[in-house]
Amino acid sequence: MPNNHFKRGELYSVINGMASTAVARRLQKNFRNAGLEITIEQWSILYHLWKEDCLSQQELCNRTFRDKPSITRLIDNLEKQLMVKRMPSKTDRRINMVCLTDAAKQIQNLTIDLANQTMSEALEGVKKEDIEIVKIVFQKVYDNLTISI
Amino acid sequence: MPNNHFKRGELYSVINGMASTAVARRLQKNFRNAGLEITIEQWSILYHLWKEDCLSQQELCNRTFRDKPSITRLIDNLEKQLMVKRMPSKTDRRINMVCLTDAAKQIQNLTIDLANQTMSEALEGVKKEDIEIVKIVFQKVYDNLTISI
DNA sequence: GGCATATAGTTAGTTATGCAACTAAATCAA
DNA sequence: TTGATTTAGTTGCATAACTAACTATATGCC
Repeated sequence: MPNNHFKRGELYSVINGMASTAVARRLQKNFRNAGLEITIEQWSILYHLWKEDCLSQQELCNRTFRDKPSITRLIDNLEKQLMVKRMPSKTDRRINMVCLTDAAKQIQNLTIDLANQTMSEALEGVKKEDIEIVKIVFQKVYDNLTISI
Repeated sequence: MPNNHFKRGELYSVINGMASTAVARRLQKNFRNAGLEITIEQWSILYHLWKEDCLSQQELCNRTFRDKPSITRLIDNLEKQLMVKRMPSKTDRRINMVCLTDAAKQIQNLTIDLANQTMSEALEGVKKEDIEIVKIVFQKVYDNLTISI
């Protein structure tokens, strides 16, 4: 049985490429079974904030490949659930910095473990080299489509 | 420059695995630019009906990996746009057969050309063998996650 | 035949996405 | 300094997704 455990940095790009497919739904289900009232979309925002806290909404757009209205509303919902807080930037009053709350920090390890488990389950029997190829292909596709706007 | 033209049967599974990513958005944009008022989700239903006309909603669920309410509403919208028609099955009154209208048949070639073009653009510089690997990995992931319910 | 169960599809409620149009603040140029 | 343009974020509208609860028909067992 191959070892498909991912380092954290590697994990997100794989899930992201399969967004809204079986993997995402399974991860969502595993969150719910663990008593977590959080969607994978919300989780993907938290994931980037755990890597680097207090990002602007625009920066979250860039890192998650979403448009601005999507981020606005995801942050609205995360704020309602007290997972993040909007802090006005001191140097540029147009900018909201999105920062984690303690509640969000507390679920970090649990959710990342669940994500790792889900990925292992999903990728059972898939060779590590093949996963590398999938990631490279996705990156190439994104590059092809975003350069030529 | 590698030849990334796909046979029709191969094409869908690639797009499907990248659903709701850059490829899907680009294809959507190309539909709009060509004057087609159709979403990629609706197109994915038509795609299966072009392969085999008059499928039950349940069969469309299976083939598109969607749940039943999603299909109900996609068919609702496609029926409003006069692209498909629900025909009650003669042998089982629970079943709706979903059949193409002439309007849908008329856009088949145009939309499939646009999809082929979009895929070529997206996959420029990606090796054919690597695309095969992506497809195999996706299939394995789906199998891993759907067998163990 | 009659009741339990399974299957096909719909409806309601919540979240998410895309687009277009908007406000407010910052920047740049005359 | 003022006026045009750019940038950050929000709002409104339509489509789509998932879950849970529902209706209607079919099937299977006694």
